Amino acid sequence: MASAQPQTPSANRHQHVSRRNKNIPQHLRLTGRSLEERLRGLLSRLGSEQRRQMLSKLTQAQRQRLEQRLLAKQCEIQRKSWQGFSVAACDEGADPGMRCDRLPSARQGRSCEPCPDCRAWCLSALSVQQVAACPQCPKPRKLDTRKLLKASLVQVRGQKRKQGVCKRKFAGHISYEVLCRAGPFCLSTKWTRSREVAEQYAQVLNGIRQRVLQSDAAEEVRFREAIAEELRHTGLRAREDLSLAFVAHVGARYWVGRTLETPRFAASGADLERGLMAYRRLREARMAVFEGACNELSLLMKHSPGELSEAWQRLRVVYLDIWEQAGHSRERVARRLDCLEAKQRPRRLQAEQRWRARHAELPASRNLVWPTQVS
DNA sequence: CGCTTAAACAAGTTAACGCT
DNA sequence: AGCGTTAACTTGTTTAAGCG
Repeated sequence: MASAQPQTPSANRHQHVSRRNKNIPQHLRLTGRSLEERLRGLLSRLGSEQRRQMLSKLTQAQRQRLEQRLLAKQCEIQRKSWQGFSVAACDEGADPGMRCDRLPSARQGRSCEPCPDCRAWCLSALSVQQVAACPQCPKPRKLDTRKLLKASLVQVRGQKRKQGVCKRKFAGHISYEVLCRAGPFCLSTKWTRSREVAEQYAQVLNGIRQRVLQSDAAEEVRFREAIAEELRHTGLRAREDLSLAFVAHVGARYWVGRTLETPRFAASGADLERGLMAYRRLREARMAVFEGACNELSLLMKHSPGELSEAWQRLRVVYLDIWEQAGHSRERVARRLDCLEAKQRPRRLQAEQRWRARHAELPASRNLVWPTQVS
Protein backbone atom coordinates (compact mmCIF):
# COMPACT_ATOMS: atom_id res chain seq x y z
CA MET A 1 0.00 0.00 0.00
CA ALA A 2 1.16 3.53 -0.79
CA SER A 3 2.18 5.70 2.10
CA ALA A 4 -0.07 8.60 3.09
CA GLN A 5 3.01 10.84 3.17
CA PRO A 6 3.37 12.92 -0.04
CA GLN A 7 6.62 11.99 -1.74
CA THR A 8 9.00 14.28 -3.58
CA PRO A 9 10.15 13.17 -7.04
CA SER A 10 13.57 12.38 -5.60
CA ALA A 11 12.06 10.22 -2.85
CA ASN A 12 10.04 8.39 -5.49
CA ARG A 13 13.17 7.80 -7.51
CA HIS A 14 15.02 6.57 -4.46
CA GLN A 15 12.28 4.06 -3.60
CA HIS A 16 12.33 2.87 -7.23
CA VAL A 17 16.09 2.36 -7.09
CA SER A 18 15.78 0.46 -3.81
CA ARG A 19 13.19 -1.92 -5.28
CA ARG A 20 15.54 -2.58 -8.17
CA ASN A 21 18.42 -3.13 -5.76
CA LYS A 22 16.65 -6.20 -4.37
CA ASN A 23 17.72 -8.07 -7.49
CA ILE A 24 21.36 -7.06 -7.08
CA PRO A 25 23.85 -8.73 -4.69
CA GLN A 26 24.50 -6.81 -1.48
CA HIS A 27 28.04 -5.73 -2.42
CA LEU A 28 26.84 -4.39 -5.76
CA ARG A 29 23.81 -2.47 -4.53
CA LEU A 30 23.63 1.15 -5.50
CA THR A 31 22.18 3.89 -3.39
CA GLY A 32 22.35 7.63 -2.88
CA ARG A 33 24.34 10.23 -4.71
CA SER A 34 27.44 8.07 -5.36
CA LEU A 35 25.41 5.97 -7.76
CA GLU A 36 27.11 7.01 -10.96
CA GLU A 37 30.63 6.84 -9.54
CA ARG A 38 30.05 3.39 -8.09
CA LEU A 39 28.38 2.14 -11.23
CA ARG A 40 31.16 3.41 -13.41
CA GLY A 41 33.72 1.61 -11.26
CA LEU A 42 31.69 -1.58 -11.13
CA LEU A 43 30.99 -1.70 -14.83
CA SER A 44 34.64 -1.28 -15.65
CA ARG A 45 35.40 -4.38 -13.58
CA LEU A 46 32.63 -6.59 -14.93
CA GLY A 47 32.70 -8.76 -18.00
CA SER A 48 30.43 -7.88 -20.91
CA GLU A 49 27.75 -10.45 -20.03
CA GLN A 50 27.66 -9.46 -16.35
CA ARG A 51 27.59 -5.81 -17.41
CA ARG A 52 24.59 -6.47 -19.65
CA GLN A 53 22.78 -8.27 -16.81
CA MET A 54 23.62 -5.47 -14.42
CA LEU A 55 22.33 -2.80 -16.78
CA SER A 56 19.11 -4.71 -17.40
CA LYS A 57 18.33 -4.39 -13.69
CA LEU A 58 18.62 -0.61 -13.66
CA THR A 59 15.77 1.84 -14.02
CA GLN A 60 15.48 4.12 -17.04
CA ALA A 61 16.47 7.08 -14.87
CA GLN A 62 19.56 5.27 -13.56
CA ARG A 63 20.62 4.32 -17.04
CA GLN A 64 20.19 7.86 -18.32
CA ARG A 65 22.21 9.40 -15.51
CA LEU A 66 24.95 6.85 -15.93
CA GLU A 67 25.08 7.37 -19.65
CA GLN A 68 25.27 11.13 -19.21
CA ARG A 69 28.26 10.73 -16.92
CA LEU A 70 30.01 8.23 -19.18
CA LEU A 71 29.37 10.18 -22.33
CA ALA A 72 30.47 13.43 -20.76
CA LYS A 73 33.76 11.75 -19.83
CA GLN A 74 34.16 10.18 -23.26
CA CYS A 75 33.32 13.50 -24.93
CA GLU A 76 36.01 15.19 -22.87
CA ILE A 77 38.59 12.60 -23.91
CA GLN A 78 37.53 12.80 -27.54
CA ARG A 79 37.42 16.58 -27.58
CA LYS A 80 41.00 16.72 -26.32
CA SER A 81 42.02 14.04 -28.75
CA TRP A 82 40.49 15.76 -31.75
CA GLN A 83 42.02 19.06 -30.75
CA GLY A 84 45.22 17.49 -31.97
CA PHE A 85 46.75 15.57 -29.09
CA SER A 86 46.42 11.87 -28.68
CA VAL A 87 45.00 11.64 -25.21
CA ALA A 88 45.34 8.39 -23.38
CA ALA A 89 42.16 6.73 -22.26
CA CYS A 90 43.80 5.54 -19.07
CA ASP A 91 42.48 6.52 -15.67
CA GLU A 92 44.02 9.50 -13.98
CA GLY A 93 44.93 7.31 -11.04
CA ALA A 94 46.76 4.73 -13.07
CA ASP A 95 50.38 3.80 -12.50
CA PRO A 96 52.41 6.71 -13.83
CA GLY A 97 54.89 4.31 -15.39
CA MET A 98 52.21 2.60 -17.45
CA ARG A 99 51.96 3.16 -21.15
CA CYS A 100 48.73 4.72 -22.29
CA ASP A 101 46.47 2.66 -24.51
CA ARG A 102 44.65 3.86 -27.57
CA LEU A 103 40.95 4.47 -27.41
CA PRO A 104 38.93 1.41 -28.46
CA SER A 105 38.29 1.27 -32.15
CA ALA A 106 36.00 -0.47 -34.62
CA ARG A 107 38.44 -3.26 -35.45
CA GLN A 108 38.95 -4.05 -31.81
CA GLY A 109 35.31 -5.00 -31.42
CA ARG A 110 33.69 -1.62 -30.99
CA SER A 111 30.02 -2.34 -31.30
CA CYS A 112 28.56 1.10 -31.85
CA GLU A 113 29.20 4.15 -33.97
CA PRO A 114 30.60 7.53 -32.90
CA CYS A 115 28.36 10.44 -32.15
CA PRO A 116 28.65 12.63 -35.28
CA ASP A 117 28.74 15.86 -33.30
CA CYS A 118 31.16 15.20 -30.47
CA ARG A 119 32.69 11.92 -31.76
CA ALA A 120 32.14 10.25 -28.41
CA TRP A 121 31.82 6.47 -28.37
CA CYS A 122 29.11 5.08 -26.16
CA LEU A 123 29.91 1.99 -24.14
CA SER A 124 29.19 -1.20 -26.00
CA ALA A 125 26.86 -2.37 -23.23
CA LEU A 126 24.64 0.69 -23.59
CA SER A 127 22.10 1.22 -26.32
CA VAL A 128 23.43 3.07 -29.34
CA GLN A 129 20.28 5.13 -29.46
CA GLN A 130 21.03 6.51 -26.01
CA VAL A 131 23.74 8.67 -27.58
CA ALA A 132 21.04 11.32 -27.57
CA ALA A 133 21.72 11.67 -23.86
CA CYS A 134 25.19 13.03 -24.61
CA PRO A 135 25.42 16.57 -23.22
CA GLN A 136 27.24 17.70 -26.36
CA CYS A 137 24.47 16.49 -28.68
CA PRO A 138 21.05 17.28 -27.22
CA LYS A 139 19.06 16.27 -30.30
CA PRO A 140 17.61 12.77 -30.00
CA ARG A 141 18.06 10.78 -33.15
CA LYS A 142 17.55 7.33 -34.53
CA LEU A 143 21.00 6.28 -35.62
CA ASP A 144 21.60 5.09 -39.15
CA THR A 145 25.16 3.78 -38.81
CA ARG A 146 26.19 4.41 -42.41
CA LYS A 147 24.92 7.98 -42.54
CA LEU A 148 26.27 8.55 -39.10
CA LEU A 149 29.80 7.47 -39.91
CA LYS A 150 29.77 9.53 -43.07
CA ALA A 151 28.56 12.58 -41.16
CA SER A 152 31.25 12.14 -38.54
CA LEU A 153 33.94 11.96 -41.19
CA VAL A 154 32.71 15.13 -42.85
CA GLN A 155 32.70 16.80 -39.47
CA VAL A 156 36.29 15.79 -38.79
CA ARG A 157 37.53 16.77 -42.22
CA GLY A 158 35.91 20.14 -41.72
CA GLN A 159 37.78 20.69 -38.48
CA LYS A 160 41.22 22.18 -38.41
CA ARG A 161 43.26 19.56 -36.63
CA LYS A 162 46.77 19.97 -35.37
CA GLN A 163 48.20 16.73 -36.62
CA GLY A 164 51.26 14.73 -35.83
CA VAL A 165 51.91 15.56 -32.19
CA CYS A 166 52.29 12.26 -30.41
CA LYS A 167 51.96 12.22 -26.67
CA ARG A 168 53.71 9.51 -24.68
CA LYS A 169 54.13 8.77 -21.04
CA PHE A 170 57.60 7.76 -19.88
CA ALA A 171 57.68 6.77 -16.24
CA GLY A 172 55.34 9.51 -15.18
CA HIS A 173 56.62 12.17 -17.56
CA ILE A 174 54.65 13.26 -20.58
CA SER A 175 56.77 13.61 -23.70
CA TYR A 176 55.84 14.72 -27.18
CA GLU A 177 57.16 13.77 -30.57
CA VAL A 178 56.05 15.36 -33.81
CA LEU A 179 55.55 13.26 -36.93
CA CYS A 180 54.46 14.62 -40.26
CA ARG A 181 53.90 13.02 -43.62
CA ALA A 182 54.97 14.99 -46.68
CA GLY A 183 54.33 12.92 -49.79
CA PRO A 184 56.23 9.64 -49.49
CA PHE A 185 58.40 11.06 -46.70
CA CYS A 186 57.61 10.83 -43.02
CA LEU A 187 59.40 13.48 -40.93
CA SER A 188 59.91 13.21 -37.21
CA THR A 189 61.43 15.40 -34.50
CA LYS A 190 63.13 14.57 -31.22
CA TRP A 191 61.10 14.01 -28.05
CA THR A 192 60.40 16.95 -25.83
CA ARG A 193 58.66 17.33 -22.48
CA SER A 194 57.34 20.74 -23.44
CA ARG A 195 54.01 20.85 -25.17
CA GLU A 196 54.77 24.38 -26.39
CA VAL A 197 58.03 23.22 -27.96
CA ALA A 198 56.19 20.28 -29.58
CA GLU A 199 53.63 22.68 -31.04
CA GLN A 200 56.47 24.78 -32.39
CA TYR A 201 57.99 21.68 -33.98
CA ALA A 202 54.58 20.80 -35.41
CA GLN A 203 54.38 24.22 -37.04
CA VAL A 204 57.78 23.74 -38.65
CA LEU A 205 56.89 20.28 -39.94
CA ASN A 206 53.55 21.49 -41.18
CA GLY A 207 55.34 24.32 -42.96
CA ILE A 208 57.62 21.81 -44.66
CA ARG A 209 54.61 19.72 -45.59
CA GLN A 210 52.79 22.69 -47.11
CA ARG A 211 55.84 23.65 -49.12
CA VAL A 212 56.22 20.08 -50.39
CA LEU A 213 52.55 19.91 -51.36
CA GLN A 214 52.55 23.30 -53.06
CA SER A 215 55.71 22.79 -55.10
CA ASP A 216 55.61 21.42 -58.63
CA ALA A 217 59.24 20.29 -58.62
CA ALA A 218 60.32 16.65 -58.50
CA GLU A 219 59.59 14.91 -55.19
CA GLU A 220 63.16 14.82 -53.92
CA VAL A 221 63.93 18.36 -55.02
CA ARG A 222 60.87 19.85 -53.36
CA PHE A 223 61.46 17.87 -50.19
CA ARG A 224 65.04 19.10 -49.92
CA GLU A 225 64.06 22.67 -50.75
CA ALA A 226 61.06 22.66 -48.43
CA ILE A 227 63.20 21.68 -45.46
CA ALA A 228 65.85 24.27 -46.26
CA GLU A 229 63.31 27.06 -46.83
CA GLU A 230 61.24 26.33 -43.77
CA LEU A 231 64.27 26.13 -41.49
CA ARG A 232 65.61 29.39 -42.94
CA HIS A 233 62.19 30.92 -42.35
CA THR A 234 61.98 29.79 -38.71
CA GLY A 235 65.64 30.16 -37.82
CA LEU A 236 65.79 26.63 -36.39
CA ARG A 237 68.48 24.08 -37.12
CA ALA A 238 67.51 20.64 -38.37
CA ARG A 239 69.95 18.57 -36.36
CA GLU A 240 70.69 20.72 -33.32
CA ASP A 241 67.21 22.06 -32.58
CA LEU A 242 64.80 19.48 -33.98
CA SER A 243 66.86 16.31 -34.54
CA LEU A 244 64.84 16.24 -37.72
CA ALA A 245 64.77 12.80 -39.32
CA PHE A 246 62.76 11.09 -42.02
CA VAL A 247 61.85 7.78 -43.57
CA ALA A 248 60.45 7.27 -47.07
CA HIS A 249 57.82 4.76 -48.13
CA VAL A 250 57.15 2.82 -51.29
CA GLY A 251 54.17 0.56 -51.82
CA ALA A 252 54.72 -3.22 -51.82
CA ARG A 253 51.28 -4.43 -50.87
CA TYR A 254 51.12 -7.09 -53.53
CA TRP A 255 54.23 -8.88 -52.25
CA VAL A 256 54.41 -8.20 -48.52
CA GLY A 257 51.00 -6.79 -47.67
CA ARG A 258 52.26 -3.33 -46.73
CA THR A 259 54.58 -0.48 -47.69
CA LEU A 260 58.34 -0.73 -47.45
CA GLU A 261 60.18 2.02 -45.67
CA THR A 262 63.77 3.21 -45.82
CA PRO A 263 65.83 3.28 -42.64
CA ARG A 264 65.67 6.52 -40.69
CA PHE A 265 67.93 9.30 -42.00
CA ALA A 266 68.70 12.70 -40.52
CA ALA A 267 66.99 15.39 -42.62
CA SER A 268 70.12 17.47 -43.06
CA GLY A 269 73.55 17.38 -44.67
CA ALA A 270 74.97 14.23 -46.19
CA ASP A 271 72.44 12.04 -44.40
CA LEU A 272 69.58 13.80 -46.18
CA GLU A 273 71.23 13.07 -49.49
CA ARG A 274 71.80 9.44 -48.52
CA GLY A 275 68.15 9.12 -47.58
CA LEU A 276 66.98 10.69 -50.81
CA MET A 277 69.31 8.42 -52.76
CA ALA A 278 67.89 5.39 -50.93
CA TYR A 279 64.36 6.51 -51.76
CA ARG A 280 65.30 7.12 -55.41
CA ARG A 281 66.70 3.60 -55.72
CA LEU A 282 63.65 2.02 -54.10
CA ARG A 283 61.34 4.08 -56.24
CA GLU A 284 63.14 3.17 -59.45
CA ALA A 285 62.86 -0.51 -58.58
CA ARG A 286 59.19 -0.13 -57.67
CA MET A 287 58.35 1.79 -60.85
CA ALA A 288 58.95 -1.34 -62.92
CA VAL A 289 55.28 -2.16 -62.35
CA PHE A 290 52.06 -0.17 -61.90
CA GLU A 291 52.07 1.96 -58.74
CA GLY A 292 48.53 3.32 -58.50
CA ALA A 293 45.81 2.20 -56.13
CA CYS A 294 44.73 -1.26 -57.27
CA ASN A 295 44.16 -4.69 -55.81
CA GLU A 296 46.06 -7.87 -56.59
CA LEU A 297 43.70 -8.79 -59.42
CA SER A 298 43.95 -5.38 -61.05
CA LEU A 299 47.72 -5.59 -60.89
CA LEU A 300 47.62 -9.00 -62.54
CA MET A 301 45.52 -7.45 -65.32
CA LYS A 302 48.41 -5.11 -66.01
CA HIS A 303 51.39 -7.42 -65.45
CA SER A 304 52.05 -11.14 -65.66
CA PRO A 305 52.95 -13.04 -62.46
CA GLY A 306 56.44 -13.40 -63.92
CA GLU A 307 56.84 -9.65 -64.38
CA LEU A 308 55.59 -9.02 -60.87
CA SER A 309 57.94 -11.62 -59.46
CA GLU A 310 60.91 -10.11 -61.29
CA ALA A 311 59.97 -6.64 -60.12
CA TRP A 312 59.77 -7.88 -56.54
CA GLN A 313 63.18 -9.58 -56.70
CA ARG A 314 64.73 -6.30 -57.89
CA LEU A 315 62.88 -4.28 -55.27
CA ARG A 316 63.86 -6.75 -52.56
CA VAL A 317 67.55 -6.62 -53.44
CA VAL A 318 67.53 -2.81 -53.46
CA TYR A 319 65.69 -2.75 -50.14
CA LEU A 320 68.18 -5.13 -48.52
CA ASP A 321 71.13 -3.15 -49.94
CA ILE A 322 69.75 0.08 -48.53
CA TRP A 323 69.25 -1.34 -45.05
CA GLU A 324 72.64 -3.02 -45.08
CA GLN A 325 74.34 0.20 -46.15
CA ALA A 326 72.58 1.95 -43.29
CA GLY A 327 74.30 -0.44 -40.87
CA HIS A 328 71.56 -3.01 -40.35
CA SER A 329 71.88 -6.76 -40.54
CA ARG A 330 70.99 -7.90 -44.04
CA GLU A 331 69.97 -11.31 -42.69
CA ARG A 332 67.66 -9.83 -40.13
CA VAL A 333 65.96 -7.55 -42.64
CA ALA A 334 65.69 -10.46 -45.09
CA ARG A 335 64.05 -12.58 -42.39
CA ARG A 336 61.51 -9.85 -41.75
CA LEU A 337 60.75 -9.62 -45.47
CA ASP A 338 60.44 -13.41 -45.68
CA CYS A 339 57.99 -13.35 -42.82
CA LEU A 340 55.87 -10.63 -44.45
CA GLU A 341 56.06 -12.41 -47.79
CA ALA A 342 54.89 -15.66 -46.21
CA LYS A 343 51.94 -13.90 -44.62
CA GLN A 344 50.95 -12.35 -47.94
CA ARG A 345 51.58 -15.45 -50.08
CA PRO A 346 48.14 -17.13 -49.68
CA ARG A 347 46.43 -13.92 -50.65
CA ARG A 348 48.67 -13.45 -53.66
CA LEU A 349 48.22 -17.04 -54.81
CA GLN A 350 44.47 -16.74 -54.45
CA ALA A 351 44.52 -13.62 -56.63
CA GLU A 352 46.62 -15.44 -59.21
CA GLN A 353 44.11 -18.31 -59.23
CA ARG A 354 41.24 -15.89 -59.69
CA TRP A 355 43.15 -14.18 -62.43
CA ARG A 356 43.84 -17.49 -64.23
CA ALA A 357 40.16 -18.40 -64.06
CA ARG A 358 39.19 -15.04 -65.45
CA HIS A 359 41.98 -15.09 -68.02
CA ALA A 360 40.68 -18.39 -69.36
CA GLU A 361 37.23 -16.86 -69.87
CA LEU A 362 38.51 -13.88 -71.87
CA PRO A 363 38.37 -13.95 -75.67
CA ALA A 364 41.54 -15.35 -77.25
CA SER A 365 42.43 -11.99 -78.74
CA ARG A 366 42.61 -10.45 -75.24
CA ASN A 367 44.60 -13.38 -73.91
CA LEU A 368 47.46 -12.99 -76.32
CA VAL A 369 49.09 -9.83 -75.10
CA TRP A 370 49.94 -8.61 -71.58
CA PRO A 371 49.34 -4.94 -71.18
CA THR A 372 52.77 -3.44 -70.73
CA GLN A 373 51.74 0.11 -69.91
CA VAL A 374 53.11 1.36 -66.63
CA SER A 375 51.58 4.65 -65.56
C1' DC B 1 28.32 1.03 -54.95
C1' DG B 2 31.28 -2.01 -52.77
C1' DC B 3 35.72 -3.62 -52.48
C1' DT B 4 40.45 -2.84 -52.36
C1' DT B 5 44.83 -0.40 -51.86
C1' DA B 6 48.17 3.45 -51.01
C1' DA B 7 48.85 7.07 -48.18
C1' DA B 8 48.44 9.16 -43.94
C1' DC B 9 48.16 8.99 -39.20
C1' DA B 10 48.97 7.21 -34.59
C1' DA B 11 50.68 4.41 -31.13
C1' DG B 12 53.37 0.13 -29.55
C1' DT B 13 57.89 -2.16 -28.86
C1' DT B 14 62.70 -2.87 -28.31
C1' DA B 15 67.16 -2.01 -27.11
C1' DA B 16 70.85 1.02 -26.10
C1' DC B 17 72.56 4.59 -23.30
C1' DG B 18 73.42 7.39 -19.26
C1' DC B 19 72.79 8.28 -14.56
C1' DT B 20 72.62 6.87 -9.68
C1' DA C 1 72.88 -3.59 -11.36
C1' DG C 2 68.81 -1.22 -11.83
C1' DC C 3 66.17 2.21 -13.57
C1' DG C 4 64.62 6.07 -16.45
C1' DT C 5 64.84 7.83 -20.94
C1' DT C 6 64.48 7.91 -25.76
C1' DA C 7 65.95 6.71 -30.71
C1' DA C 8 64.68 3.74 -33.91
C1' DC C 9 61.93 1.02 -35.53
C1' DT C 10 57.29 -1.65 -36.07
C1' DT C 11 52.60 -2.23 -36.39
C1' DG C 12 47.76 -1.03 -36.28
C1' DT C 13 44.04 2.14 -37.86
C1' DT C 14 41.88 5.63 -40.75
C1' DT C 15 41.27 8.23 -44.99
C1' DA C 16 41.23 9.01 -49.92
C1' DA C 17 40.78 7.25 -54.19
C1' DG C 18 40.91 3.70 -58.11
C1' DC C 19 38.61 -0.10 -60.23
C1' DG C 20 35.14 -3.57 -61.64
